[in-house]
Amino acid sequence: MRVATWNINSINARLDRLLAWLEAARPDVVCLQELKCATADVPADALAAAGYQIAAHGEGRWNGVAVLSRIGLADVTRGLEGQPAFGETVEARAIGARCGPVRVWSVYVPNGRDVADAHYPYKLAFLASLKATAAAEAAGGPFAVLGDFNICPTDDDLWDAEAWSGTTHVTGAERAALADVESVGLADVFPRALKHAWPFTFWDYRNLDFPKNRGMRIDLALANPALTGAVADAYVDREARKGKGASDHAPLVLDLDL
DNA sequence: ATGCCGAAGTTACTTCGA
Repeated sequence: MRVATWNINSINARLDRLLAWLEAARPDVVCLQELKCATADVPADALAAAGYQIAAHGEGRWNGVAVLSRIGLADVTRGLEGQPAFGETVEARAIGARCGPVRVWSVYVPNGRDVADAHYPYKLAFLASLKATAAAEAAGGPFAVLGDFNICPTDDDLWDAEAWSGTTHVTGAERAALADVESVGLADVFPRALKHAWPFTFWDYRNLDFPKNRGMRIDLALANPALTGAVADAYVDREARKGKGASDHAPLVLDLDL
């Protein structure tokens, strides 16, 4: 089976792209982030016509996560156990579901903005609640947390570590929080790059970053042994980042012997 | 060629992203 994660950067603005990619790649399960619409506004009918059920947790202008499946969709959970609020709002950043033999969470970890900004400790608190949720589910059958973590696990995971030193996405505290999530028994499934030396998953729209391969590997699949043991292939589909109307993220795809 | 940012809410400009 094929499981993917993709920060779609608006599911409605990107609907034609998404449908074309589903048709071409035929994933069984897709974790989506940055829907940028309310739950009621997801294009469920168009996805159903393409053979996919959707469980969405939307919010409006920002955030929003979903799980698409063509192999069944059950036990949907919206939000993490103990997920912190920002201000008054518990944002739409996590949704869990069971799809056939796998249990997945689709997560959109807060950006953090700046280490001096209130969004930075919020990001770390979100990761702590993610650890608690993952700990409760990691034992047993195939399980993974997939999504946009907004963290480069190592300095190799961004195009210019020196230029980004001291900024969010690369701090020791963020990397330690990510390692803490993994400590419950999850491993970072490292994908193949289809071109260039490293499998970046995000390239900013600005400054020709994609053509110049100024990217970051921030979209991750953290999987338990029952899932990592079934990985036949993993890659970043950078073809989906090309051309007019692309998301600024590319899908991370896992092929599993399940 | 991969090509100089884009989405959404609101209505010409603002906020956000990494």
